[in-house]
Amino acid sequence: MNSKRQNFFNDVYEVVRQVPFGRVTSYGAIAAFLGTKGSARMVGYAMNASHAAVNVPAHRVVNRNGILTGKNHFEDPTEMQRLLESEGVLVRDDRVVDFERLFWDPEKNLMT
DNA sequence: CGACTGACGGGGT
DNA sequence: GACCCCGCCAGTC
Repeated sequence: MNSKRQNFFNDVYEVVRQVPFGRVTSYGAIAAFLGTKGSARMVGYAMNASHAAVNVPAHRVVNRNGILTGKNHFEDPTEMQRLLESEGVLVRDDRVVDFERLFWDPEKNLMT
């Protein structure tokens, strides 16, 4: 049952795990990479369940504007920003500074 | 079963 | 550029 969904969730985690230290990506980029471009929301939904998975740096996934939209889903709203800044990613006003420069596109860097 | 809700994004106004 | 609407689809009520 729901094997596709399970695969999708797993694929999302796998991609997120490939995001390099100090870099960030977006929900839409991951969705596009997995071939479900229109379902960026599902990526976020998958992240919501990522608490079960290990080694999934959910804090490196932001929305297309580089905004930390998921920060409220961490134990503390400040956790996401704190984790990012701990790896050199500056956050200003809930947004990744120099987002376009730090953006890591799975389609360009992870061709599997 | 229908309506609502999102860690989203693109397109139109 | 702010704002609104629609598609996406799993989960909840």
